[in-house]
Amino acid sequence: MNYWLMKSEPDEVSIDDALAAPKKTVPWTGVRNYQARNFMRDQMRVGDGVLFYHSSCPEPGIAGIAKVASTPYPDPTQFDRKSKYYDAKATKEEPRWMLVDVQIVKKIPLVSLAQMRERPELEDMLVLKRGNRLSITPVEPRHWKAIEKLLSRSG
DNA sequence: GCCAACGTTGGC
DNA sequence: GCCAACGTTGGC
Repeated sequence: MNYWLMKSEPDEVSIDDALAAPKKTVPWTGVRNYQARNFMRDQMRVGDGVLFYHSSCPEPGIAGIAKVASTPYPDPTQFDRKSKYYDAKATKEEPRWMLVDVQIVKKIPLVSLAQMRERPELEDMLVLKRGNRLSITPVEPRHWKAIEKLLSRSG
């Protein structure tokens, strides 16, 4: 089993939006970066752990624990002319963008970016690396465990 | 709003 | 294939 961190802008899909969705599950639409797509398409497995991260907002940080809830399938927004994620070069026969469904396991007290930066054991998480802009990054098991430990400590 | 970092595009 | 210009991300 692998672990991932997935960024969502709460203005678009927040942890509360995802919790309110049927089966607490949302399709991870709108990824338009090949590296991030490839993680979903090639490496994610149903049941993988996901850190649900809020980005581009007043309080960036990890807002929930989730899991991969589907195998990859084409992102429907790439075919939707009205969507800002529409991609004229994608066809149903040859879709360009693949996604997975993500199911919330639990909402957590926000582990803010600032808090994450304070923890030496999280120092080399990819998401904290300078200049990192990838919206999906793999998370090492030791980092996952360190975050679980932080959560159990805070209750 | 600023700006560093980095991905993408397109001319050559 | 190179690389400058441009666009986007995302924290601050």
